[in-house]
Amino acid sequence: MITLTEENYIKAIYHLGKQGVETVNTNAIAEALQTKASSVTDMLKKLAEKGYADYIKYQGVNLTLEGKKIAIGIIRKHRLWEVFLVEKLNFKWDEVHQVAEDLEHIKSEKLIDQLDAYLKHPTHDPHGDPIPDRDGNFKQIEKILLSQATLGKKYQCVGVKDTSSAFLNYLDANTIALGTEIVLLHKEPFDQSIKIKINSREITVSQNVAKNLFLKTV
Amino acid sequence: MITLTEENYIKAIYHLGKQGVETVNTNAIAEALQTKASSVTDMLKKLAEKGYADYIKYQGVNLTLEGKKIAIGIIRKHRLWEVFLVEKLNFKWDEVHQVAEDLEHIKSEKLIDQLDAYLKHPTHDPHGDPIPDRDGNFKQIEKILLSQATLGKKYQCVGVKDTSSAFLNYLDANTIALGTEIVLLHKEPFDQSIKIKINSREITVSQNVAKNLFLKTV
DNA sequence: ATAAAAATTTAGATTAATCTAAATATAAAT
DNA sequence: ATTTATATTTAGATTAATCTAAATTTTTAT
Ligand SMILES: [Mn+2]
Ligand SMILES: [Mn+2]
Ligand SMILES: [Mn+2]
Ligand SMILES: [Mn+2]
Repeated sequence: MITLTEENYIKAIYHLGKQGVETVNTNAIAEALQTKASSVTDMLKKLAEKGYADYIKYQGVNLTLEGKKIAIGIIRKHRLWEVFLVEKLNFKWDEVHQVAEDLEHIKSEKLIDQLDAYLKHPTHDPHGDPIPDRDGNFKQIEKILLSQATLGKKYQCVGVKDTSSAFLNYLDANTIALGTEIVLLHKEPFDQSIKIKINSREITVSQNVAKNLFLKTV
Repeated sequence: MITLTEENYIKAIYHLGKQGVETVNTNAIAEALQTKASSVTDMLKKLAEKGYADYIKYQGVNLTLEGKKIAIGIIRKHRLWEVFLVEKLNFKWDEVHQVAEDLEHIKSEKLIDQLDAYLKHPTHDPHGDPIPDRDGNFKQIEKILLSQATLGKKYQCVGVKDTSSAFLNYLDANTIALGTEIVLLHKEPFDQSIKIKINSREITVSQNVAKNLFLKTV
């Protein structure tokens, strides 16, 4: 039996070690979960004992294969619920995270498989993140940050890095949504701000925005 | 802040004291929640301290107005989720209880209100139990048990008392569903078994069945 | 190479929920 | 009115998750 708290730690470790390859350190987990480093240490011992993680004192932690499978299962549930909330229950894309954080822990194979089918097997969540299938497989779309895009090229918006309400509301206000086409017009060397054309309208966005918007070439 | 465990106790107390009028005793709660009487005593003290229940040592417990409001809120969520599972996710009526038991604890006003709207404000769950509205109001339909029905009269099946898979599967096998019309043909004095006509078919059901099927006159 | 700083772990407590076994109170039976 | 049985509570432990403060290890800077 795995507890809700263990699940949250496993998911955090997975996210911090991109795709579960890098070693994750204690403070990063504490920061991510808004808890104290000493609590993290305790939990890492437990996760190691239960076979979900490889942990070496003072050296950091890695998920085992089993740990990764669990993480991906939780992420699958989280993102499917997010799709449900937006598509069926009229949530905005900045309102779903909190609720999905709880719904992701509901344990029922049938529930999640039926939900997946009901939503027509979506491949991405409302923020453009990929949804693993039943077997844990998912393909990360080839995407780059707006800040790394090349001048003159045409792109399509496919995801966000920052999922805070502040950022998502900014995008809403500027009619930037997933699927929106963007042409990179100018990069200002002084402050790295970027002028783009969206929906036949020209706007300038800050470096901060450019570093949190994912694009794909089109 | 109210914990998941406290919510389960409050709901159990509510259900045991029909509509929250009768005094509920420790052992009944322990039985309902599959726990030990000593654990219940501890929790009753806490619920009383938090203002959710009135509790007198050795005398039993009652929910306060606030406690009842909480109980009804949880029941509303439980039953709405049950409707969702059956109507949208193809669950059978004997499969929903376990999952709803967890979903009922998800805390989000918007979630439950939107779910309610999405389901078109259902008034009854898949077992015929009434769903409280936002304000906690619900009208108990006038219903009697098949065992108390009168000979020759025509009824409609409107609910079940026992919600076990065994019983629900029995009803499925005999094509008895909510809405099904039933005519009472004969009551056998020997074993209280009852002969009924359903869907132009005559069958005999045991007293046990008759005591768990709710009907309304039609 | 040493000292200072930062990261991490340990020690010792706390809170929530649970349990077993013993004590006490209430209810039922003689 | 006692005794017996049943119900309930208390006492004392346990497990999960967390915290603060102190100790230790690792990293960085001089
Ligand atoms: Mn979570
Ligand atoms: Mn998301
Ligand atoms: Mn529950
Ligand atoms: Mn029900």
